[in-house]
Amino acid sequence: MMLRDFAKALGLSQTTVSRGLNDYPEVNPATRQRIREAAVQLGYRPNANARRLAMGRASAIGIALDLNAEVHMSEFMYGVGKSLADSGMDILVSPTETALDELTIYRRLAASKRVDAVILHSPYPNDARARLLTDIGLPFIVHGRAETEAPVAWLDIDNEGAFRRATEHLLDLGHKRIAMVNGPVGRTFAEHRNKGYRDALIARGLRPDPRLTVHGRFTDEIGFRFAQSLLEQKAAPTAFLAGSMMTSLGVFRAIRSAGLTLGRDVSVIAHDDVFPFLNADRMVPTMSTTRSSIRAAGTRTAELVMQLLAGRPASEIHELWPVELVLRESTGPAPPG
Amino acid sequence: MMLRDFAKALGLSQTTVSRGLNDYPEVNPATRQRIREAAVQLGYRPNANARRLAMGRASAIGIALDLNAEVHMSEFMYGVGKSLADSGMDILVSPTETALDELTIYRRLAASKRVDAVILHSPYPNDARARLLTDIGLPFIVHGRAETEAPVAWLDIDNEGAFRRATEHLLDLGHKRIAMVNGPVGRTFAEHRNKGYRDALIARGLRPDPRLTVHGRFTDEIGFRFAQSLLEQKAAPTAFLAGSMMTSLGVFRAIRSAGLTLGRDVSVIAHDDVFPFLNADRMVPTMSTTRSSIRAAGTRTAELVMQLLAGRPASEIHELWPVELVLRESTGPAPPG
DNA sequence: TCTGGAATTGATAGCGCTTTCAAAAACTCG
DNA sequence: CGAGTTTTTGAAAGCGCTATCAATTCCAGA
Repeated sequence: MMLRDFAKALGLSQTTVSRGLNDYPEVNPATRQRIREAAVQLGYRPNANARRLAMGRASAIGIALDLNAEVHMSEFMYGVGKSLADSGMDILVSPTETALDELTIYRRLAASKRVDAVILHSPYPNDARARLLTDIGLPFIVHGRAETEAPVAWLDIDNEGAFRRATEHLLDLGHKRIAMVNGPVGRTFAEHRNKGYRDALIARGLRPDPRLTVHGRFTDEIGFRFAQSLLEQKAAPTAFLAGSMMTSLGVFRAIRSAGLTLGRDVSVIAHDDVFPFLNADRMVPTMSTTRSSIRAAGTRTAELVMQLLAGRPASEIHELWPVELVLRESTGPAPPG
Repeated sequence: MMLRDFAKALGLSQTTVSRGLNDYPEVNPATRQRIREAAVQLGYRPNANARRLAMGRASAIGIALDLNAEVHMSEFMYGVGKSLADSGMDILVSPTETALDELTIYRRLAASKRVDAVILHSPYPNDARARLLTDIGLPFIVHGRAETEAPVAWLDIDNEGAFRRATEHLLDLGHKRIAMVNGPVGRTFAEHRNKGYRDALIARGLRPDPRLTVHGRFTDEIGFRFAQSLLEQKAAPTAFLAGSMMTSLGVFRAIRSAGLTLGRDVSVIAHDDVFPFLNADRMVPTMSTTRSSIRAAGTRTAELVMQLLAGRPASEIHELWPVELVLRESTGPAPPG
């Protein structure tokens, strides 16, 4: 069934039916009602591609699925999708391995007009992808923060504040040697976290020890290896900050396998993106976290994309979300001595 | 730049250029070469939506992103995307919460001709979604197995065989009480795993104890709770099968927090979908697993979708992948007594 | 009853491709 | 060298919508 048939069945012109379905104000309310009901009744839905061509819009937004951040991406995408579900916007996913890949992908998407906008993830402070998108005029919003010459729309969480507070809290508990399992080096969020961590230490007159920080992907393994090697040294840290629940699991194991007790001998605060499969407050012991829902961020980002497409200037679209510090059992006073 | 301009720039008709780019045989090889180069040179790419409309194909396949299986889905999607990247096919992702949701989504996708096919996940033996898709004539391929009246294309891993072998191996090691953290009840793969597990026990004259099995989502928590409650009983199991690495992490923790040693007091075999962030052979101790790459499955599934769309009958598209049993340190002989 | 403006509805021209059908060009070979 | 093929290229008609502009209907006010 297509518009022609559907209109004929209703005894109306295609024009009126199209307008009726697309909320044009000039169509008689009674007529619109009739059209609406008939559409449901007869199961008519406009051909998306014809619509896209006629309107010159792709009605889709693109997301690059980065091999290194899949877990986060699916949760984020879920949030995006929930928000876009009723708007007729599609989510188009393209896998990438490298940042270079990603540039090519964006070029393609733009040239073939497959998406109206894209969402950029885990940016670098001065991000080549952001520059490219600006150059080719493909609207985008950054999940995280990037600073190019042209204004960039972004939504980010307060990574710096989160890690500052977490560090301060550990310092308050008497911890002096605090280790940090950070994210991949160079990414804005990792730098921000680093800054929060260092600033907190310095504010208390402590000098950050580079040996107490590691950068890398959010894998269980990296947390384990790092924590294990530190814990077997004489001046072992008494507390850890972990950039993700994933790395914190590794830290957990290292603590246990060193014969230490989590929350007593060693404290841990992890950043929690609120994954459905890994619940900080149901672990044993329960986990102290800096918490911010990545899914909620996805939902909001999608809304911002719509605003961007509706004409709101990118320079006005900036949202910095606070991050909760949730204290549970994995943190405790520094052990004496 | 659009076809008209591009063709004009080349001094050719739109027809010839279109044919040149789409590998029509009748175009002069020299001309095709020239068109190809100019396209790269001038950065011309056909408008995807015009193309779709003209060809009557959506050039996209749909994937429902299930809240309960996100982690698996992103990895799978990555595989799909890798395989589809050069075919011009897009991946369209829609989030779902419930199976009901999913029916609505498929109806929409079909009616608005947004996708040429969809990939169905974690099916039930007689799956309502599969029936719907058959009814509305939207081609699909099942990742897993479903048995509807109409023939269904599927790609599945040998869950039954995998769990039978894993169970047999534990039995060989002398384990008598083997617990199992299975997936959500009712899903085909969970049933298959159950069958493999039970058959292995029965073949050795053991009666499966229902108290030793739990069904649920693949969360860390479920593994922990289940293992913990079992381990504190007198006739505690000496071995666990875990349906995913996620649940196995929970089982690990429970074993440790019970003061037992993994691989000595208690053995564990987990199913490993080969996630980039969780590596069975780098854990400590290293993890014995039934292993099958979900990403590879995605890649192959995408190929099969293309075959299906090319006209290969669904009844011919069935692939059952063997699953490796990889023995590492988390399994050992049953403790005496 | 008639008129003019507001409220509705229609006819039709694209949107940027692919593809059918026809035409032109390039070969074959007697 | 020209008729008959075979290659190669073009003109133009859709694909199924939206949107412009024109036509119709409706209704208040004179």
